[in-house]
Formats: sequence, structure tokens, C-alpha cells
Amino acid sequence: MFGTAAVAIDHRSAQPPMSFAAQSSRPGTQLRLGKHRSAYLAGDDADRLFEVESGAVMLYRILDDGRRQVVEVVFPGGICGLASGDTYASCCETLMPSVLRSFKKSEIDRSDTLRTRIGERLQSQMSQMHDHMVSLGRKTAEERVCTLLLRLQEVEQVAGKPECAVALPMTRTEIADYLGLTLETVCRTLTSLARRKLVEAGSNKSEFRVPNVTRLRQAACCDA
Amino acid sequence: MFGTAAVAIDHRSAQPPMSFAAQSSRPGTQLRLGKHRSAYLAGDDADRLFEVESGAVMLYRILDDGRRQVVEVVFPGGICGLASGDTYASCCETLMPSVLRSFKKSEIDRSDTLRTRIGERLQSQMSQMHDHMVSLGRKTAEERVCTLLLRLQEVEQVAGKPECAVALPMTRTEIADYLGLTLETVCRTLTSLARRKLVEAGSNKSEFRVPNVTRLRQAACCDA
DNA sequence: CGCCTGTTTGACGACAGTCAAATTAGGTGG
DNA sequence: CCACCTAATTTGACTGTCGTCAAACAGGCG
Repeated sequence: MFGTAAVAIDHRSAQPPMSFAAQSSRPGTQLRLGKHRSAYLAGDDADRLFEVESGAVMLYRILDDGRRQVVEVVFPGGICGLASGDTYASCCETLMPSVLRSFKKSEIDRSDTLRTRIGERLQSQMSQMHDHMVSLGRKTAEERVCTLLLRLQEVEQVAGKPECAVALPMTRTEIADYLGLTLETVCRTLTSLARRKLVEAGSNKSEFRVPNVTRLRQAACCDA
Repeated sequence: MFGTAAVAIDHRSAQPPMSFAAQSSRPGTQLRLGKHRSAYLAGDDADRLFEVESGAVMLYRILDDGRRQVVEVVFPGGICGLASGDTYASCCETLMPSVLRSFKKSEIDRSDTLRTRIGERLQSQMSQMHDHMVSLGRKTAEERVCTLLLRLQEVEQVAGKPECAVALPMTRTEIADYLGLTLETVCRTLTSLARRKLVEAGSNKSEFRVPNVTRLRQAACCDA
């Protein structure tokens, strides 16, 4: 279903200007991708690991009948490209123009620093995956959407944007496939949240303001 | 909600006889636990990592209102006890009498071999978590149950039991909390599978035979 | 034997999915 | 700049799967 033919995909698409600190001094090679580009597809030879430097990517799997589940959304600092076999089990696609740093498996085996760094990152990603499984298994549609909004808000805070605006760097379909819902349910839920002033629609369809984080947190049923 | 008081829990309960190869030569300390015992609880000081040597454990989180989600089921060879903060975010409980090997964080930092070994394990666990998120987000009740049965069957195969019998080392409630369903739905689904001869009830309520793995795989909608 | 826990089955309801149509946004070319 | 086209989003009506509530049943142990 996902052949290695896909490797041909666009490893140097048109790219907005971006600058990064200390990028030349780091190991690995940089990979700049436009919006909605694949870094790799399920079935590709899993010879590389990636660190997201800027932007965001999603990892997803697709069932034979077309159902899709986004299993991870990875922001700067996060790792993707892990595989237990010798091919990737998931596809990796950018949500926005992104820069990835790619490391050969052999390169990693040789570097202690790299392995340690990756190990640390994986711990926090595992924890986030656990959170997300709670969402998928036990939360209502509204709670899932609120949980995602809070997560995105947190990411922006960390990135140094202290505003209460939250950018949704995903289409409704992508959100739905991440939250285990349909796009219609995501729409309805966002509308409902807006009607009840838990969020306020921004200028853009992919931007919201959160007037009261505490109230949103309650609606998300977050213990975290 | 989950205080460290719980540390008092039963770290030396009655134990059936078990023997392990080369256990004395390995680092870390052994922890023998009876059925339904906690190795740690959410909120406990996260100073240790565990490897399951025999038996099986589940990791779960509980929401304030009591909803529970089992986020991982870990079989021999698997790792648990990872934490991104300084306390565990999940609870770890045995599904059956089990032996864990526990390592101090400091012990791991000092050992390359240990870190490498753990890293490898984590890759396959991440992959299984991805699989499970597909179940939770996109599969029907029946597909989830079939997927779990297949997974358990695989585990038994690896453990060297080439029979077609599958032991369910979990109560219906635990299965439900793992699959994001209710125990009633799990019951009904198992009954339905049995009626349609996709599984055959064993002597024990917690044992099934799988007459035709291929048919079960189709019912599980597995691409893997 | 009786109690307790776990499992099974049934009746009913609700939350989210499906199907469909309307509306909006974004991008392209004249 | 505007018209047009396509993709994305929103909303509505209806359906179905699974959850809820409840009761019966089975098994293990004192």
C-alpha cells in the first residue's frame, strides 16, 4: 500500500526563509519540508531517525479500508522515525513548513550524547502518548478537543508566545484523525465551545483565543 | 489522589515457584509481586525503572471522576517506570504473579549496555502503543477485542506455547479499561465471537481457543 | 451454606457517526 | 481586482454503536 516509491517525495520543496542557531555545528543533516510533505511513508526503509527542529509533523497509520489514525503530533525537540522492524510502520507528514534533522541509525549507535538525548525525549513523548490514550479511550468528544487545545497552547507558551491565542496547525480532518472523531464532530464541538465562550474564534479558522484557561482545563477533564 | 503512602504495598507477597536463567549475574534488584499488586502508583517518586522478567503488568491512569484507562500492558522483556517528571504519571499493577527487575535511575545513567537495551525495548513498545492508538481511535468494539486476542496469542507463541489456546490474563473490567470500552461491551463481544465460532470458550472464563487465526486477523482489521 | 466478586444478558438511551447540502475560504487565471 | 473553481468548513437530519442501568447467573472461599 505504501511503497518505497514514495521516497521520491519532495525533499527540497520551496521554503520560506528560516534561521536556526548553531545548526551547522550539529551532527546529522537538515531536511527542509514545505506544508503537507512526507518525510517518510509506512513501508519505507527505516534507516534514519528525525528530530523536529521547527514546525510540526504528524505520524499516522492507515487501515486497509482507509480509516486513518494520527498517532503522534511532534513539535520542535521531538523525535520521530523510530521503528521496531526494518521499515517504518507509520507515515510522517509535516503540518506546516518544517525543518527536520535526520540522523543515520549508524550515526546514533556511535554517539553516546545522541542516544542519551534521544532517550530523554522519548520519555516525554511516551508520557504524552499515554495522555493521548486516555483521551482516545475515555474522554468525550468535547473533552478531547479541549485537551488538544490546551496542549497546543502549552506548546506555544514554551515557544515563547505568552498570548492567549492558540493556533491550530491542522485541518479539521487532521484533528479528527488525531482525536479519533469525525471532522463533523470536531466542527460541531468547536462551534459549541465558541457558543459557550470557552473559546473565541480568531480571524482565521485555524486560530482561537482562550479567554479562561482554567475553565478550559475543567472542560478537558485534565488531571495533569 | 495517589499518595506515596502506597509505597507500603506488598513488595513480597506469597509467590508461586519460578526459576530464571542467569538472574543472579544481572544488575538491578528483583521484585516479586503477587497478582494485582502495585509496583508503584501515580505520584510516587520516580526513582526507578522496571523490566518485566516474568508475568505481566498494566500501566493505567485514572481521571478525577473515576474513569480509568489502561495505557500499556507489558509482558516479559518490556520496560515500565519511565517518567518525564520526577514522579510517575501512571500506576503499575501486576495482572498475574510477576517478577520485575528494578534499576535505580543513577544505575542506568552509569551503564551504557543498560541504556542501549532499554532504548531498543522502548522502540518496540512505542510501536505497540501506536497500534493500540489505532485501536482506540478507529476500531470498532469487535475489532479491538480481536486485536487484543491476537496480541495475546502472539505473546504466548513467543513464550513458547505453540497451541492455539489464548489465555486472557485480565478481568473483563481490565480488558474494557484497556480497550476503551465498558465491561458489558467486552462481554457481549466475546459472546458474539464465540457464537460465530471465531473463538471457542475454554474451560476457564479467561481462556479461549482460536480455531482460525486468519479469520480472527480479518475480524481484527489488522494491517500489521 | 452464604457471601462476595466477576461475568453474562437484557432493555433503553445518548453520543457520536453517516449522509447530504449549504456556506466559506483560498488559490488561479483572466 | 474580480470571477471562478476547488477544497475546507459548517450545519442539519437521521441512524447506529456502544454506554447506562438493572437483574440474573456463576464461581471461589470462609
